[in-house]
Amino acid sequence: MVVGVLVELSNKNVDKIFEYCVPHNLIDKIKIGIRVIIPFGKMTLEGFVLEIKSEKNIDKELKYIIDIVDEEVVLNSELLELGKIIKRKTLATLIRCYQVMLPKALKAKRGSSINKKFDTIYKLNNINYDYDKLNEKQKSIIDIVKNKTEVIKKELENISSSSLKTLLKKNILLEEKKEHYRLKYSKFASVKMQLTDDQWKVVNKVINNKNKVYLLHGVTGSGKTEVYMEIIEYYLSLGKTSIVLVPEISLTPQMVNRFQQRFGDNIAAIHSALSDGEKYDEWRRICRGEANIVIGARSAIFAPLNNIGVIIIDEEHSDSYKQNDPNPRYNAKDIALLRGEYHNCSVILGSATPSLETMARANKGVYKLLSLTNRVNGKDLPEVNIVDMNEEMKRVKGHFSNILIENINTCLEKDEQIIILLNRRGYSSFVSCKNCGFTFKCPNCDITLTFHKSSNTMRCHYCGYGEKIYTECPSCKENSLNNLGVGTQKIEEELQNLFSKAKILRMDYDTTSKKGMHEKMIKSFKKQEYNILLGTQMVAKGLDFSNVTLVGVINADTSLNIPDFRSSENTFSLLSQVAGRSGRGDKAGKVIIQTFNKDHYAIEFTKTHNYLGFYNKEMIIRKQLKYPPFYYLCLIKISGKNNQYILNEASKIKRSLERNLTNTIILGPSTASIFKVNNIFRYNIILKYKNGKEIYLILEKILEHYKANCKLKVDVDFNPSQML
DNA sequence: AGCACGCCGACT
DNA sequence: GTCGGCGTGCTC
Repeated sequence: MVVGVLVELSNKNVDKIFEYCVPHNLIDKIKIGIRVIIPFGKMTLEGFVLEIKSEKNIDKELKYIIDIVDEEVVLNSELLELGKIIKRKTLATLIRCYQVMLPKALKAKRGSSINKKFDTIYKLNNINYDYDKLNEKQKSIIDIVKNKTEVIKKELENISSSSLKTLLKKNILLEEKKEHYRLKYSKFASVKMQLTDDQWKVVNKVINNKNKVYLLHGVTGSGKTEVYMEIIEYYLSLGKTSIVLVPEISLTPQMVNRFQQRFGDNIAAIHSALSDGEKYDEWRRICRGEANIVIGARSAIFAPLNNIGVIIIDEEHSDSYKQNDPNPRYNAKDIALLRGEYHNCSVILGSATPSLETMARANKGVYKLLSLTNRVNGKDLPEVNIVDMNEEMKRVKGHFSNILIENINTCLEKDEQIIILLNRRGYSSFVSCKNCGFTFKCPNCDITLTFHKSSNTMRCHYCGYGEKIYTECPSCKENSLNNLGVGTQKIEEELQNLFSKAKILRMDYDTTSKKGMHEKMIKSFKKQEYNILLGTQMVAKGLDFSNVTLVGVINADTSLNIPDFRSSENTFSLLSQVAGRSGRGDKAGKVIIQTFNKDHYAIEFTKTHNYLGFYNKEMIIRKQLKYPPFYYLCLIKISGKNNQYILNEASKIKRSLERNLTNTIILGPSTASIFKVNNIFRYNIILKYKNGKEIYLILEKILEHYKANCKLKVDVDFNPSQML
């Protein structure tokens, strides 16, 4: 027997199948999709069995497999096939495409130390014995085991370990090892909320019309989660499984609890707060069919479920579904569509502010559009007030406008809670006018220019355009240009000074990095142990506090000025989401947004909760500037230690692209936002295109050409979520 | 990833 | 003459 094995090394040179003989004692155990241990050169590695055949392909003597790693298949045929598609779409090595599907503990890798955990349990043996001849302690042990069929060692040892030994000796009790999972779910609970007519309509449309892709556009507070759960329950009743993807940031224990309260231990939750061992256990519960509903962040899209009935992607606009850094740079939404096709099941993309790409497809009829336009509490969306900080800065010193201060005071008096968002998305610095809010944009790309201290210039990270920095604002002629950036700590101080009696909870990367802190904070804010929740993006999404009646946004502009063509979309979406945290209970909510760009459409449309207005306006701009959803983008990242060499090679790559591509706009090479990291210089080339066929061909050639070159790295990111 | 091979400069 | 730099290529 000969098997084709993919080795664990992620290197283009070994991104192919190697053949091995199987020793006789392992022949029965070999299956496609298990891991094996193989000799490779002088190394001993793990690899995946991808092929089984009787004849070898090459003349050379083959080496023998050393051992198998898995008794059970870790990658089933669906996932093996899916990995090949991901490789084609991302140009990553095949091994990386498989590794990304598995929990860390299972990645083909030497010395993985995570194991199954066992309890020793005791069972009654089926032999005859005289109960009355036993002593009291022995009797009580038997009584316990009788009633429970199996009992954990510790429990019986607490009664009497010597009696336990005697019972074992007499063969009355049997000892057995039983695997136990690290996480515990309560066995069953079914907490159901009454759905509104609107919600029922959506549920019925989905379950009566299988195997479609839906966009569920529902305003904040419209009860999308309840709709998901109802649909999941329907498929559960048909014996089908479900995947729910949620952005990591909103995958709070509260969210998981909601699902658990409804579906008990039918769910498996996969998120970053789990240890590697816990993730491994959840993964195996899924494999064994012990969990039918998987709820998790991006990578949960690879859950090894069979017979999927529905795949739900909540907050579908979130860029967290795109994996940016380690290859493969995949998008969980694309994977959802592929798996949906394979399982012939429905895919639901849900959001209050759908991405332009998704809405455009819904408008074209590629996806079916479903809408929820009302909040479940029957209340209106909160009133949004825009504060012009250009005016306000003349009156106040700090970061808080008088209007916001007044409203916070009113709220505090009524004992209602407040969320303050400090918008700090990405923190690359840009130059803006303190007086009029003017910012510099690239004349070619409409992208905010990024400030480079070292050269005292402002540069565009798309095309490389640059200009010397000004001191005088070209718009208002004041000498008031400065570069922006405020921290949460500073705002917290200011807030505390303004409202000395208020209890403020600061939630940002620093205060939540410790395990469990995020959950703890949310819980204590919910219990109203604090008056004000102050934080970055993480306070904006998915949180449901019924006593919050005021949301304040300190600096709406920060995200507007990120050098990314999606900055308007991201800003509109962020502001709409955070506005949606206000007035979710029975009291009306209010939102106050401070900005230097009160006339910017991303801010104006937030005022009226007008998603479609924003969408239409933004689509016109995207069309003019040839951005998605009208064009696809591909980001080619070229990096290395020798700046001159890298720039030369980047230019060569560009010329080769120009020679080989038609109907493609090629930008760059331009310096990446973070141009130099650890003495590695980075350049970007951006492609805009409508048909990717020829792009894949030439990029494969380019990657092949540089695969053995250790002086320079070429990375490709199709449909990048961020252009930095 | 590791390791061998091979082709040039600076030493005992 | 030889030791060792690391660029290139191979691993079933």
